Amino acid sequence: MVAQRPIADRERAAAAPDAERSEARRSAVMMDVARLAGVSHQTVSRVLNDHPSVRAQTRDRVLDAMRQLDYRPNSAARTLVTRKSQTLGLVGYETTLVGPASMLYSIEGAARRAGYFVSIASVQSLDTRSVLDAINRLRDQAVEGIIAIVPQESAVEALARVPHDIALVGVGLGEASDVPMVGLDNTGGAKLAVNHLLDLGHERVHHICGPRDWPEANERLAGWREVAGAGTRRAPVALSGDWSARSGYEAGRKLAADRKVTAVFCANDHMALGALRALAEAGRPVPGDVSVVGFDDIPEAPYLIPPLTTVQQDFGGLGRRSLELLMEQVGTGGRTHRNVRLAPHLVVRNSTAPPRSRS
Amino acid sequence: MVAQRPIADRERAAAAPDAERSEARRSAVMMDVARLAGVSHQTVSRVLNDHPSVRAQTRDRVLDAMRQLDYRPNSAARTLVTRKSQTLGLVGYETTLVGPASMLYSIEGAARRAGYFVSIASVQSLDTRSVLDAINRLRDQAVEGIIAIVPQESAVEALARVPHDIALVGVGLGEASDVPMVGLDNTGGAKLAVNHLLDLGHERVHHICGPRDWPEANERLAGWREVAGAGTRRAPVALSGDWSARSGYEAGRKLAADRKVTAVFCANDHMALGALRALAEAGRPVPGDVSVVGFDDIPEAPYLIPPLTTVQQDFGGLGRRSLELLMEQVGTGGRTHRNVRLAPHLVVRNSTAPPRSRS
DNA sequence: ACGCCCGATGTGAGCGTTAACACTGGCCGC
DNA sequence: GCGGCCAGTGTTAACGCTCACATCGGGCGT
Repeated sequence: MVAQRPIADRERAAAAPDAERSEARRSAVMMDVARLAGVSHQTVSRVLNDHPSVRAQTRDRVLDAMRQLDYRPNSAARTLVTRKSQTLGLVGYETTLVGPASMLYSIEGAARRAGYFVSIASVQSLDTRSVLDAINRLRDQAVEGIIAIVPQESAVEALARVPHDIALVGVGLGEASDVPMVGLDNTGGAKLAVNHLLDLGHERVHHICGPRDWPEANERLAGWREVAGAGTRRAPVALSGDWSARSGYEAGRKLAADRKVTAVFCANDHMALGALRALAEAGRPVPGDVSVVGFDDIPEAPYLIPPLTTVQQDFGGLGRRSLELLMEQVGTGGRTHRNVRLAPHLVVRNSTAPPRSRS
Repeated sequence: MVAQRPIADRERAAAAPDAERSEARRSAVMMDVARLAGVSHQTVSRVLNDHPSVRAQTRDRVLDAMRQLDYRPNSAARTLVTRKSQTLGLVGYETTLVGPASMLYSIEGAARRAGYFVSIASVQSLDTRSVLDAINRLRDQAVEGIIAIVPQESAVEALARVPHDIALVGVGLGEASDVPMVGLDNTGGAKLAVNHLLDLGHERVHHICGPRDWPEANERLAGWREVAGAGTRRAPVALSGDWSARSGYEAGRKLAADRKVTAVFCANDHMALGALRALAEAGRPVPGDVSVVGFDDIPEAPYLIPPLTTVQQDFGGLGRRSLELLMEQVGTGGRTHRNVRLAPHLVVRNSTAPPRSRS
């Protein structure tokens, strides 16, 4: 095996019969194309960049030469001189939550359409240090802008510390910072959910909330509290979860044990899923006995038992909007101090119904 | 020594001793660091690349200057001259399936540890053309290698057409190609699931399979058929799904209508989730009346109703292994003709039990 | 017909880095 | 004591591209 290596190597480097080089064939560069087309390298460059003043005939000759040589512009050389890498950075949290994943794809798609590449830097935890490290990695690659999907308070701090001369957009991070942000109207979404339950006739709406250091969880909590505790009503104490089905299950068990509970708003679908199971185990039929509303509208939501009423987030739209916001900054060179909030949308399925006791 | 800095300075910008020039301040380059440290730019380069022959004292001076100027090496310039971009490409399918998402993160993490960046190119559909386009986009960025997570037959064809001088690894694409592959032992995993059901005493094990143009679906189908139809047994006809909960639900309804059905193996957890709901609706308790096994072990699996017995895939491991395989190629410059199969693992929960009729 | 301007093209100079080689001294061996 | 070597450093030339400017015909106004 070890003795084989040199041979294989020699094969690669073996003298090419047809021409000069003893090295492996270098891929064609602009000069090669120019030579073949009988023009100067600069004309090739012009063709490449759609410069207007190139005769159609010349352009065709050049294009043809490019095709013949399978020419690929060297992006490093171009970046070196133009100081534009045509690359955007994406900081993502290592999670299998559907939101981040689908935003990633929609961002990449939108970036591609805008002529940009996207490079990723993931972080395992959302502490300030890790996020800053990830951003630095991206900066080392000379990205022209960064979208950060790091929806935790500590990460927001990190973003605030990023030098202002670099384009940056945060997604789902609340508003407590001067970094441009894109996010869902979580408070409004929560109200949608709670009002739906209230409209059905429920007296008290319980809540299983997400981690308190996630701005989105807090916003949903606030929205719930505002409506569930309005007028003469008093909002019950919120149960805390961590977005996981497990935590929803545990909170659900507590809720199931209380016969007075008739309505639950969960801060995300995964927790709702767990709650649904806890309720089923406790012999409390949904929606007959207890109504449940989730948040996110994961693809499985329509197929849970029962199909889940939930607040839909348009992750694709979130991704696209964040890219737009970033491109504005890249275009103007300055930070856009603007926050974008997308409107949520309630999807009513079968996990909600009027309370049994009344009407 | 030249008379102070005037000459060099005048070249860079008009007088202005120290204040802001009309232009934005250019970020420091190697030459600036060299000047400040009183050495040549080459010495700075040596420090940067840990070249041994630099006096410790000199190195410290240089390092200090770098820090003072917040110097960041220009990666484009480095790439231009070394012909190494330190970047890997990832072709991913726009899906929210957990598998791809978690592999993405594990690949990025492993790449980072190996000193590489990762750039992504997503495809909306897995036809040959789209995949080839995505690969070309990556090639335009001069990536040093590509990992493709495009688990569909047509995509496999596309990979086979990629020039052999570019490092490439496919994930979850079966074996029908000469491209190095990493994947789970799907056939073995299916056998694990079916044997588990058989061992419990079930006579016939039904199957809801994934799309037939996905190699992984076929492998699972083959594994099921081999065991479920062994000996005197005859395997039932497989119902076809498309990985979605919806398709699982529909197949589940058909199965639920047949009282003789006692055991179902679903090609993934999402379809199992749908099947679970269909069974529940039809009043066929799981596992009392029907046993169900899934595949993947999604995070929600333990919280379904009932908790799902399933075949676990180690997505993180898959990602890491594919990176290793790619790095081997990048290291040696040749394709590694080697396929890696990871062993699956059965996780028994509460969706499986012996059939009611016997024992 | 003359100068002018403009469309079409070529020339030269960088962009910031690494590679290859040249140049210092000081220390070694004999 | 002198050639040689080696650690430590500087000098110069790429790398492949774009930008600014130079060049060169020819149509056009007067």
